Amino acid sequence: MAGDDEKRSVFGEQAGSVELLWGGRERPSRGPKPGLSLERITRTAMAIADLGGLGAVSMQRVAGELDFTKMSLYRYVPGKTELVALMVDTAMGEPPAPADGAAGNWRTALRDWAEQLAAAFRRHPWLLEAATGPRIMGPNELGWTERALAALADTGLNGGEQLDAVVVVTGHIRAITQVSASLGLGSTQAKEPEQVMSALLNELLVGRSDRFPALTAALASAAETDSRDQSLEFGLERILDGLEAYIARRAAP
Amino acid sequence: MAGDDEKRSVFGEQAGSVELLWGGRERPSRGPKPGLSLERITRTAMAIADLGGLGAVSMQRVAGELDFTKMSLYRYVPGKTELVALMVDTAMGEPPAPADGAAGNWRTALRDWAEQLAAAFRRHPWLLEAATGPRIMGPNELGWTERALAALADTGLNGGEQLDAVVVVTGHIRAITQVSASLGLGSTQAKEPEQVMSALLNELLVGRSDRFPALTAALASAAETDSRDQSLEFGLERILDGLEAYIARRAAP
DNA sequence: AGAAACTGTATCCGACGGACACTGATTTGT
DNA sequence: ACAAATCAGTGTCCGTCGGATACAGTTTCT
Repeated sequence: MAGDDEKRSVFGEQAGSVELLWGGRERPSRGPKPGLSLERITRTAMAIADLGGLGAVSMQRVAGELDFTKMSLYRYVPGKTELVALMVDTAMGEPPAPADGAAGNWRTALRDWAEQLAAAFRRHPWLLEAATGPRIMGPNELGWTERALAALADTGLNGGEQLDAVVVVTGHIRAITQVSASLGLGSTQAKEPEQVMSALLNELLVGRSDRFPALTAALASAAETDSRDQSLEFGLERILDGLEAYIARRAAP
Repeated sequence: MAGDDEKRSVFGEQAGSVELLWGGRERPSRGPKPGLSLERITRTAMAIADLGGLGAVSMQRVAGELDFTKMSLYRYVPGKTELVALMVDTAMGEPPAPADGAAGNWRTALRDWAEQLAAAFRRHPWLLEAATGPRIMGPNELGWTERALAALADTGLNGGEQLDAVVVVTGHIRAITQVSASLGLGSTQAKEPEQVMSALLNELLVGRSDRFPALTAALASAAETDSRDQSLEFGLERILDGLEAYIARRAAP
């Protein structure tokens, strides 16, 4: 079939991911029935990643959890990268339904979307690591950006600006959740990540406050103020403010 | 010395990084003279990463490039993670001097800072991968955030807000450069990364435009408009707009 | 009754980060 | 002057990783 050749030429090495994520490979009629399934493998790998991070996911480990040999997995998945791609798209899940009250209001729709995205990242912290860089997106992931773009469709932004706006928002969500996330893998999980972070920073700054005066002052001021946890909200609102101003400036004559 | 114990207790496993990045380990008096230096090792590793990405950096490779054995590197560096930390701080380099015309103008100072940061990421694309997540920051990296905070010191933002603002900006720079960067490692480097990206996306969307109408429309609109490359600027200006509005709102009675 | 197609396994490979024991060079204290 | 202490670099070994390949057993089609 010509389509396969075309796919292979356009997608290059990532044709496997495309087929796995998008193409519904039909069960062959001959041969023994498979004892595993893509779904089971993916779920198992996700469970491992949820507990021990992406680094804990190895073919051996996944197969062992399923009481199979490592190599049996390669009957279902071309390689580990493709498995991770599957994990990512599954972990993202169906894009969230647009909130009821958000109809016609791009700002609350986008804010809602961003918070749902942050929630997904918090559910599966390894997503930050796994869904990084440009890769082949699965249906779910593409559905997420579809939702965000749909919220911006009637704002007067052109296509490129809409895409840029989504990039800004996701970039912020990623940056924020990254700080809070991977610290959870540290030894004791007892303290809040923010506290650990500032504790380490403060320790570094001891005796060096003259070299980093602004940092020292900012940390001291932040320590006085009430508990910081509004980083996500603060940045998000600033971005939305900036978008709103731009949109308004455009709409006006 | 009590300080060492304290360091070890606070920094945990990352004490090695701290000592390497911050503490100036004095040369021991006894024993043969070292044939290598931290600096030479780091530079070599960086050169390898610049050419082949972070994945190409292995102890074997670095040592081979220096005509030494793999294990000899462990006389200078506790482990690979610490070496990468050194690479990161060296690659970041001295924080850029504040631009001349930017004195007293936080907006242009911060914009300038952000573009310098993007330039650093473009110089060493592996920084995106290596300087990810919360880790021990070196003097240079800390100097960068010091500069950014210094630009925001007189804005009326409190310490937490200043930190949040820096996080938003860096998050955006990272998000933008990430898209443009790791595609360069792809096969032919001939096309622009943006073009490759949209080509793949368009291929995926063929026959599925009904499922992703907003995306299809946005991509079509973006293709009409002039070449996209303003993603960095667009998002950055939106963020700065949002910050400016917030600052103004605060300053007003 | 084959032959073809398929699943799962066993074995092997190269590369990785790192532990450990060792040789040889250099400095210090006696 | 000499021995003990200290340190640089090497060689060897281990466990783990992703993956290629060859093969045995199973199911279906002709």
